[in-house]
Amino acid sequence: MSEKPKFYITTPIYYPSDNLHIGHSYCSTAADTMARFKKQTGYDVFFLTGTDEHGQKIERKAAEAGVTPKAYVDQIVAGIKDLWKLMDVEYDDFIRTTDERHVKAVQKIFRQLYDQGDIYKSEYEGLYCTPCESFWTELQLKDGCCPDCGRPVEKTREESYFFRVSKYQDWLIDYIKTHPDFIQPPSRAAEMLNNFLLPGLQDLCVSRTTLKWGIPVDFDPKHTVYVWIDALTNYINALGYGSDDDSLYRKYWPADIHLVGKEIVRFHTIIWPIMLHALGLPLPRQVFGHGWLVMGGGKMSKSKGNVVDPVKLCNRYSSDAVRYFLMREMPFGADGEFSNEALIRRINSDLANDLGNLVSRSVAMNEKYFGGVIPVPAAYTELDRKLIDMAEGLWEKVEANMNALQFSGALVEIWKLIGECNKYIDLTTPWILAKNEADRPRLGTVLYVLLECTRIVAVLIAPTMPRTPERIFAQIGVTDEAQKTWASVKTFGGLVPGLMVKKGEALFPRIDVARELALLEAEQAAEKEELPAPQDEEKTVFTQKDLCQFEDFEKVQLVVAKVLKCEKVPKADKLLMSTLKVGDTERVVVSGIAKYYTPEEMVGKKVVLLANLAPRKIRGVESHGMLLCAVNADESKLRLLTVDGDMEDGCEIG
RNA sequence: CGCGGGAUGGAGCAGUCUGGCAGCUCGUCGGGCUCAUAACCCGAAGGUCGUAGGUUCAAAUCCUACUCCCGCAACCA
Repeated sequence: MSEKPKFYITTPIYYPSDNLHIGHSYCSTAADTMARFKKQTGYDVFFLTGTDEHGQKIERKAAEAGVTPKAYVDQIVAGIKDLWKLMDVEYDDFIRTTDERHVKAVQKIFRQLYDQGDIYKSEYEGLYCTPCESFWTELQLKDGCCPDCGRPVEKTREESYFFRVSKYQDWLIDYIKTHPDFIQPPSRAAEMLNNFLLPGLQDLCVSRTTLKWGIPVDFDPKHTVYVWIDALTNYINALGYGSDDDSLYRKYWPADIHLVGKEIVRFHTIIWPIMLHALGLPLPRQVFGHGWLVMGGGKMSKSKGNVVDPVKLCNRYSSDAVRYFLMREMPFGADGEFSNEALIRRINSDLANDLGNLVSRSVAMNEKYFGGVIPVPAAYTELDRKLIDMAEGLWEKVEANMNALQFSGALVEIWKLIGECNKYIDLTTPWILAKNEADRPRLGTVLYVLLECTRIVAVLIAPTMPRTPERIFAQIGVTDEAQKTWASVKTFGGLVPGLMVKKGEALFPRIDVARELALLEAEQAAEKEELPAPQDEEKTVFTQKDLCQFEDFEKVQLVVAKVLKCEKVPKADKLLMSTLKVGDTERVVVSGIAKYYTPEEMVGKKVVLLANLAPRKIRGVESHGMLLCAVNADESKLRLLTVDGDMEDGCEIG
């Protein structure tokens, strides 16, 4: 028995700070479809997914919910596993970065890199952004501020571990240039080279002392391993790399495909390869950056209220329908739009009208004219031959598309055959043949050709739609497992005459578009209304900062100021530039409040100004002070402070 | 001039690398059929291919400039 070739595919490990949305389903469905296809075509497949559970955001979410981080993620992860079950995402392993096996492996890798000098400890005179708990280098700063949140950074002396990525950058540039398939689609490779590699890499900070929810550096426990080494190494740790039993690692590594969203291509094509190279390990063959599902022109996000819940869709339309839509609607790699209309349209026209109806009418005719017994085909005509050739050649086209991860392309090819079958029925007019006893052999041939084409279609759609094939087989009388295999679609004629067809339920019932859309919209509107309500009830978490002495507070000078003029700062979305009157002086202050106030409504307001704040240039405009505002946690609400009653501008506050 | 993507019949897209009759799906209209899930099949209408120049026998495609849209980044002292 010859050894099967292996195939190792991964999804990213998702961040379980919230329930997953349809975008995650998209990526996992693609990975699962690919995994199933490879299994079908004779590969020994390992399919890994999981969750990236550490970090500050989860720590905070858990605190808000009043539970430990672990308890918080446990419950989200349970939901994720349910979702994959619902969507038939059949992974071989699910790794959590809180797994003992992962924690140990990360510590071991960290230590190895340290021992061989690729990680070094530095007395880091760092620029630290307190809210983000992040260090930045001089080069990373934007206008002297934190590139993540834009707030000011402080010079802090902090001990940190660094990964010497700079040492490997030339090697990586060369690798990417000599391995054109490594980064897919190719445009992303150019992006990585131009934006990050060619300008030069900075050594990467790989530990934090401020981060508590994470994996401790075992030889220096006040340090916690930061996301890079923690998250990326899951792909080898899940296989038991460095553990007592690394047989899976030896069997499956390197990965054949890391499927990732385009936003994390960078980590997977720069940091990860360098890490592997430093460890002396081979690189994954390919990192594929897929596009995003966008909704109504905008990226999906909670605050926009346009998050699509895959659970609801699957329960309503079946997971196969949702999977079909996701794989069919847009070319893999490009962004695509999600809408209820588009989903329903696909279900109706492709699944109900074309495929479902084809099965339905073929089986119905066989029952009607042959009592359900699959007829023996007579000689094929030229018309038959054309269709048969198409059916026999289909697997090659599907295979080519699938191997290029062109899921939509593969489905398009399959649906061409379905279309031809429907046309074939019209051309052969079985209902007329049925009226004439002499045409009986011809009628039998026509029906056999149809049923056999349907069988081939059922086999080929299996990776994308795992449940539908069995439902088709049950109707067209396929009982033998051998007729459900990949090998069986390469030759026409696998279907066994003499067996019985059996009409069943409609595979995909037609959906009343207008009614369904109205329902969905009503439901979504209801949800939107529900959303703000619990938010009001939600307790605002208040964490008191360290005590501040009165003398410190005395340094701060607050005054009443009147807004004389206000305009938008050019080329900045969030900034308003206000001219303030403070007693007999005037000054300009820039504030990030354009989302909440228009320039017109600002004019005339009496506001509270932090007057003696050191001036700072923002977006080219010098700002002298800061307007005080109240703001809620998710920044959905922001209001300026004003004085209760009429006070002259210039009045001191204290 | 921060990076990138895009502008093609009513809608969504392919075609652009490599110039050669402008194509697909949905929708609309007309016809056919009655096996089928009011499904299926055929036909038609509908496009100055974002704008303005240029190259060429020939431009959606190549070159130049511009306009608009969308992400990302930036901007919240």
